[in-house]
Amino acid sequence: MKSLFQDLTSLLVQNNIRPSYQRIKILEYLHGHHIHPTADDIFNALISEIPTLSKSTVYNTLDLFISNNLARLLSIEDTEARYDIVMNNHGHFKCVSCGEIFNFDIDIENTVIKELDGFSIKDKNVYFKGICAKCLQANTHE
Amino acid sequence: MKSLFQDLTSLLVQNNIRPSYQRIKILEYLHGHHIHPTADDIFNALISEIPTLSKSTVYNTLDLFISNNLARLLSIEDTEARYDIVMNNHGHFKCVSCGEIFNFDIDIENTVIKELDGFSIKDKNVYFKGICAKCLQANTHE
DNA sequence: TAGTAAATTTATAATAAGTACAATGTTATT
DNA sequence: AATAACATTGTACTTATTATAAATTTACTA
Ligand SMILES: [Mn+2]
Ligand SMILES: [Mn+2]
Ligand SMILES: [Zn+2]
Ligand SMILES: [Zn+2]
Repeated sequence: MKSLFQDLTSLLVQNNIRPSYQRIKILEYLHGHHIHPTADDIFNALISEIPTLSKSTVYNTLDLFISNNLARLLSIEDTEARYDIVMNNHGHFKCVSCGEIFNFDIDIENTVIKELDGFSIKDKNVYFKGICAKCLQANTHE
Repeated sequence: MKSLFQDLTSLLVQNNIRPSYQRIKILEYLHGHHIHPTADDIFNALISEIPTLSKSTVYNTLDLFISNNLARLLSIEDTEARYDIVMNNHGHFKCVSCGEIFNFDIDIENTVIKELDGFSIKDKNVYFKGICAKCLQANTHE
């Protein structure tokens, strides 16, 4: 019986990425926290367990994961980069009140855009913004 | 017969925005250049005509336009904010080779997302990335 | 297994977009 | 004309990300 640590190690090796401790821990964090964290979130979550961890390593590792299609970058705001390990296509809703980013299903993969005929599409993102149900309710109780 | 300058002045007045020279010129630029410019693009385009122009004014004015729904912010990259005066819903494709941002029609307005039931959606963005037809052809000639 | 090369991590400095703020200039109101 | 409100400007500041080089770890080889 394999541990998660071992599974993630295999995943890295399969992608020709050396399974360093830092890389496995960052990957493990992304797998365990589908909250679309920032690089800073990841750094702060791991710094107690890896006291020597550098933010450069977090950025380098995330770039590495992205270029190997193990993670994707969300640019829902131009002020902060967020990362998502869930690679199947889905949309994102950011609540401007609480900041949480929600996932939702949307079929954009099979939509044909005739204006983009002859274009090579590598990445499709659907970003919504607004106020989530929880925050809407909280406001009515004011 | 009204001039464009007069039309844009009226548009600002209708939105309770004082039609200062700077504001009209920035609005005029956005109307004349549907290239999804950065704040810096706008500043550089206008600085010769308005030598005293400040980047603060460009940022302030763009924020003002956005909060009055006269323009929208595109966060297709987390590294640069881009602005669009075309307010009807449409998608954006960014060519990672030449950097151009193309518009395309997509009907996202009437799509019901059941996971977002009870959410207040204020803004919908569809961002694609890839390589445009022109750049693809240029590459084959290498 | 010692030595060397390659890869990775780390710390620090540099970059640059955007924001905050106070001073200056302009417009409207009395 | 005096005053208040509004808008613009320049400067300083913040902060996420990138660049760079040194230090560390790992892989490879004699
Ligand atoms: Mn997601
Ligand atoms: Mn557009
Ligand atoms: Zn919320
Ligand atoms: Zn192109």
